Amino acid sequence: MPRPGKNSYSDQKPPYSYISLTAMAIQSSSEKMLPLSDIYKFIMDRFPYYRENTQRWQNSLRHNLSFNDCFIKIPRRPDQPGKGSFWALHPDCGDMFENGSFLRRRKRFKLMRVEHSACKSGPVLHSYHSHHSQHPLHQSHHHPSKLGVGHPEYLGTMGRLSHFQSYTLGGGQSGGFKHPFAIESLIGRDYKGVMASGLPIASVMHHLGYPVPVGGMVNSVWPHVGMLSEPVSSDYPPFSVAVKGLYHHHPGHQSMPAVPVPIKPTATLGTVPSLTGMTAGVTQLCPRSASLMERDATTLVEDKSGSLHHALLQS
DNA sequence: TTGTGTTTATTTTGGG
DNA sequence: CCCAAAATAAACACAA
Repeated sequence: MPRPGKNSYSDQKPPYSYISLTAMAIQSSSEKMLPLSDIYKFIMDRFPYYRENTQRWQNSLRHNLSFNDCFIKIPRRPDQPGKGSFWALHPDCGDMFENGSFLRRRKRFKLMRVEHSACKSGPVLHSYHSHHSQHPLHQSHHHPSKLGVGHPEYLGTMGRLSHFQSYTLGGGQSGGFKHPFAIESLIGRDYKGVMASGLPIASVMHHLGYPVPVGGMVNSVWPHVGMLSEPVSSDYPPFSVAVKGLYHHHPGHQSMPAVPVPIKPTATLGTVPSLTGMTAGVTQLCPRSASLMERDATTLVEDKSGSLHHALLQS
């Protein structure tokens, strides 16, 4: 190594944006969700660069979590210790780094927010599917915050993991792990509604008793996932595929997965007794979504402030 | 009080 | 060079 003193790039800024770092951290977890503190930890463990100026970058990181719709917050179950919520990736954010750059996304992933009070006048919603009934908002209080922010933003189609694959070590999960959400195919379109509930698909499925593909859900597609910088004394090493955190078996009984059931603040439940499976679960979380779920592709979403909205991904 | 979250404003930077 | 994405700052609300 033609590098004398400093044995590595360790003190240089990693070629990842906060968004990619965060996504990386989240994806590395078996549940696909992490509390803020663990995201910090993940980053610090792997990137020495971030062991300094913590105040600065952590503030930025938090800003990113709140600001970017690709991150969703999932409340802890009351019986789970710790502060703050869990953070997960929005199911529809797909592969945000298809372009091959972890520094910049092609386009931002933003959800269209519908103004509660003024949406009736049919805001122009480019969606990949026409209609979507305007539900009169009810009950839930709304926050003025992010409403009306109609950024032209990306997405709609699931990213395909293209590029990342190359970072994965051949062996391991031969199946080639795409995106955790690829699993959507396993449950059909209902996933959208489910996702709207804020639950990571893996968790939902596990929770509902669906078999969660081991290996598939575990591996990471990120270069640094599963790799600690500490032990490796140097450079950005080639990637290592330390698949960790095996998915705990689901020997039937195992009550709750280590997954918190999102209890939406606004979800004054709608006691719909007969729905089954996913639908039922979602229904409990957000009554209104149940009916909408039936409708084709309307993406139901909840905004960062907790209220539920129909949301369409702009393109 | 600290750790979390949100939000607004401003500046920097990656890429076309 | 231009634009949008990302980074940085900072004010402020909130809960444990």
